[in-house]
Amino acid sequence: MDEFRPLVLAGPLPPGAVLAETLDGGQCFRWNRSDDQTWRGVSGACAAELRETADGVAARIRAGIARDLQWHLADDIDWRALADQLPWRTDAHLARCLTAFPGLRILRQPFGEALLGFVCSATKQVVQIKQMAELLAARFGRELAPGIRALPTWADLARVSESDLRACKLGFRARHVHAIAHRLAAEAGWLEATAVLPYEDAKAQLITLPGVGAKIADCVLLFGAGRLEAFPVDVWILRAMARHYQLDGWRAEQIAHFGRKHFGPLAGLAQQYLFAWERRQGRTVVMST
DNA sequence: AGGCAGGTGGCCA
DNA sequence: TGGCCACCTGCC
Repeated sequence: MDEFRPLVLAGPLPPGAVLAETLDGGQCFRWNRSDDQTWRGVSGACAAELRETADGVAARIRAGIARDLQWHLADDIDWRALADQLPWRTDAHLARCLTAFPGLRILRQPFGEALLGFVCSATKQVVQIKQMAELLAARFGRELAPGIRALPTWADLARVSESDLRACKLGFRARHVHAIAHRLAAEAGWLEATAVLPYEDAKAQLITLPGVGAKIADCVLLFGAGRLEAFPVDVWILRAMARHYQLDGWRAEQIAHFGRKHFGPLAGLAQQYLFAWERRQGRTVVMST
């Protein structure tokens, strides 16, 4: 096992609340705080530790996987410049969100891991999804370092019984994961081929998987394939659009259409800002009651 | 203590 | 099409 070595990131990764929202805001499920300034996370075969310092954010990783971490953190993209391309000049609420979470990023995840994570996400809160991911990794994932395991691949999952999946707190999602694993095992290359299809085609393909509807397909494409035009509509976004865009009573599909038109080719990034804002409001309401 | 949760799919008018 | 409900289970 290689030593852990310090690494300073190329791009500015804003510490504090924005970092927390980026790593633990529900776009991926395997980053956890180990203390006030330190985060530990796993993405693919990349295990890393991030530390908030006076100068910004530094990372500790095994030698040789710096590029993997930079890829996961999407460190080659200027996220502030991207956010600046959103229509905040004519959208006061969006402008407020951008100010509240400057430098928010969409992390890159392996396509298959995003699929697993978001199939597990149906009607679950982030803490519970993270528990499922942790159990799946602990029981069925490859060991990357002592005590650190990757998520199981879909090939790994094809060898796991549905009841063993239920034992990882998946509930009715276990049936979906089980069925998807067997379908992917029967159709070699399907996942890889789907990941590189044009957005609409990829989404149409993903929706044919059991337990995958429009929302989860959009999450998989946004977080697992970098399709920033994907605009996942969940209950939070439904609430946000009703509240701030006077779209009360609109159905999810209508909201998705509105979102892609209104926010444009970076709608998925806008979605992450709206989502972050709404979550913060939600927490505040809970705390004050 | 019990309702509810980053949805989906199937069934009924 | 559109609305309604079951599906699992463990946190807040």
